[in-house]
Amino acid sequence: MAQPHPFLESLNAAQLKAVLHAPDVPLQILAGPGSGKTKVLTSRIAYLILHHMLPPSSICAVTFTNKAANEMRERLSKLIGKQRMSEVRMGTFHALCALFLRKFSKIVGIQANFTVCDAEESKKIIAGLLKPYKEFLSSNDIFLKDGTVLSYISKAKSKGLTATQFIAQHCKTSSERKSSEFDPQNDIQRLVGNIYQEYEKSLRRSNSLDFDDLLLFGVRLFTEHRPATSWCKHVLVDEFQDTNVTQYELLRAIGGPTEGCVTVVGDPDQSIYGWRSAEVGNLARMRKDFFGSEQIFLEENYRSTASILKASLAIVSQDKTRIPKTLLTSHPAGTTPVLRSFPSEHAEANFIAVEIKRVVAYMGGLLRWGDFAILLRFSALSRAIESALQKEAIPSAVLGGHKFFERLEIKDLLAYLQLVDNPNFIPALTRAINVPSRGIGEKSIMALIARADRTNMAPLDVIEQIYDAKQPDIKPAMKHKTGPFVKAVRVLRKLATEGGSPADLIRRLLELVDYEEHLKKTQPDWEGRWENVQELITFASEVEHDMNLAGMDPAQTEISDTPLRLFLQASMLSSEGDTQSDEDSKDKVTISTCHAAKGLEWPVVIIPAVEQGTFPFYRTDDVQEERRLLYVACTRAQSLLYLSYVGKRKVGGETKMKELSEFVTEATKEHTSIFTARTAQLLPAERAVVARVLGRREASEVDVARRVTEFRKTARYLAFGAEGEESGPVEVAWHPALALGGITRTTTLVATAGPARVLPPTAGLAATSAILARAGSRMVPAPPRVPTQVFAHSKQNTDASPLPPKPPISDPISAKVPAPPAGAIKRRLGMGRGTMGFPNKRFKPPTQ
DNA sequence: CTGAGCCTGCCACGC
DNA sequence: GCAGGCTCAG
Repeated sequence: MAQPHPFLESLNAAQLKAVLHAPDVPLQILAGPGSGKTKVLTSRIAYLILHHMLPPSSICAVTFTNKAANEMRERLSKLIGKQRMSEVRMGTFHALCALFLRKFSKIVGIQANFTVCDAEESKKIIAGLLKPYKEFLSSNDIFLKDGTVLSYISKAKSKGLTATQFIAQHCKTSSERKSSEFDPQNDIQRLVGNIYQEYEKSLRRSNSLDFDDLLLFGVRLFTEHRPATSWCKHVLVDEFQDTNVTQYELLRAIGGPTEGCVTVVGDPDQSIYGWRSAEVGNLARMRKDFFGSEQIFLEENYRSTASILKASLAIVSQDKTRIPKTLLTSHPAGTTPVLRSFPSEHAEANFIAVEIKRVVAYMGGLLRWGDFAILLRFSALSRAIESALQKEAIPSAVLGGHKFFERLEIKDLLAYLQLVDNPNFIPALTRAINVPSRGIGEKSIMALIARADRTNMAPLDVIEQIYDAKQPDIKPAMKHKTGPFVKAVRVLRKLATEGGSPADLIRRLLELVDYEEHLKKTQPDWEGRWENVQELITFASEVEHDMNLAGMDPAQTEISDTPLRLFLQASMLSSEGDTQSDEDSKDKVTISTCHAAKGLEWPVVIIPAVEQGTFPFYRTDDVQEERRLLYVACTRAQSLLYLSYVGKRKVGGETKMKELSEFVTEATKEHTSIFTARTAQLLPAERAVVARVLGRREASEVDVARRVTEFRKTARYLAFGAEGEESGPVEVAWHPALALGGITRTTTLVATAGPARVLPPTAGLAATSAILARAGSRMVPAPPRVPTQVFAHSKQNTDASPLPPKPPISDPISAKVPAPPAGAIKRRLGMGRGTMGFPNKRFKPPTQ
């Protein structure tokens, strides 16, 4: 058959079925990791437009993150062109709601210039509301943190509960209460309920919506107001397993009127957001609510090698409550995933850094820094790793760490602009009024807000009137103090109403308040912060650019959508990842949380801290979700996968003993050979598989040889093995015999040959060198470069007491087993031939 | 009201 | 191992 749509030709049977599936039969695509779900989604959208002739603007595609939306835009524009792509309504649930709430604000009783309140501001509002109760709480020995209260409220909102409903559902009525005695459980719930109520009032007072409100008001708008949804002829939702109740209601509200033209994509195995009220049950619920729903399974994985897939499945399938699902691949087995243990997080980090260097060298140009990702359970784990990478001069970028838009300097500037757009937004007022410091403290601000409440004015208007001497009973000092602030706001507002670009507004603001000077005065690290300010200007000009691209039709451009407002909204609804330009992150090792890695892939993935207490996280309430999280992390890897854990880790200033995660021990009990302690030798055959899986050209032997030689020269390496036997850095215990090679206890010791060999502490110098000689090895001092702190023992070098021998670390499973007896060690040391396969070639130390 | 300096408590995920 | 909160002096 002549194919009018060539893009269909690259799809497999299941993918094609999903793309061609009748538009008006509700569809669930259950797509395992790497099964090409984005390809299917974009192809289906393209098919709806090109074959079924739906106007692009009648299609609504919802993603979970801006990053996912951007990727979809990119791919879609290749299929249908930039113009049509830009007309498709695509974005996160939050952005979609915000767009229509601006347009139809009156319908739900808000003003079009509402400000999105972020979590930090919400927290501050809660803190203020909680203050009056503090004494009461502490007198009853209760510690209620603002963050806790906020998360209660957010959970209630995610389920669509109003404050009144929350109280009705969680609290006893007065008649149900047997006595007036303090009833902790009940009374705390009631307190939270009350604060919820006050919090809502406070948000409305500030003409503001928090993230949950965007969804809730969206549901109200879309269910109550037909014109808000009549444009929509087909809804597609990505990552459906991570939607919460309110988001499900949104799907019903927008998708309901389309009479079944609904497509969702999800994978229960990748549901990792239960903690923020995601409901996997939405998949089952949809099948009931959308009559005649059909399911299509995508089970062919195109991303990973067979051995990575096998290990990942072995982990996730230990969840006995899971619905069994398969995942197939046509890729070769490839290199067996590596599982390693280390004495400390420093040793672990050091291994990671050196191993990355080694892999890059041995791949001879096939892989670069940008092909590596280190995926962490939480971002605080990155500390040791970042410094180890830095020490090895490996460029890295943290993804989803401290959010760009949560930085102090960014929030300061945004506060001014928010205020210009929305004079009622109190969080911005309290922040901006004292930047730079103007001597207007908490007391004055409270009085000001009270005055605004009394006179039913916007707080900013009150301040302006104070400056204009239109408010009664004001001390002259106050008028004086508000001067520069009011002047700045007025200049900006004038500029904004004249249609000044957000970037210009920021530049002007910097001048008006002399912000650079303020940073220098108040921040010791002002230089970096000033760079962030510049980056904000860049972001602002990119938003303008995007808007121009969007080429909105006249009917949808409203007076309310000022450039400033669109910029502010983009700032509030975007995450750091969106601001990182491609070139910026291209050749850097990515450090990311496992959560933020969802939907992404890298040739090499390294997962440190696979330990009890971290995986699963010690205070989780869903162990299975933690397991799935590890599964998600593992399945990000295309060619090489590393897991590691340590014996002890410093967490929050406290050193804790650690052991391997139950997820791995359980999986390896059943599947004994899914992991190996030996890092790959990266021989030509392995390189070929890597190249094939990635669809890249293999590096030439010459390039490999050149880079390996270079690597040996520059790496701070202690080679214990025979030449050509390097199979990854392993940490080696310091031993008196090492003095032979001029090695002090502060030297980083990294052996390159196979599993670690432990020198018997009783062996004398002569015996040790004999052993090494027999193995064809020699000891060499690591080149004295940076005074190193990396080695775990380095801290003890001032300690006069002899070092305890370290346990062998080659066996990933039985790290707790005590060091083997001398005989066993001898056998390990007497490697030379046989099991270890070391040829008895003479080792040449790296020349310098 | 500000700013220095101490101290506590934090350790997740993101729109 | 650091950030933000708190206290206290100016």
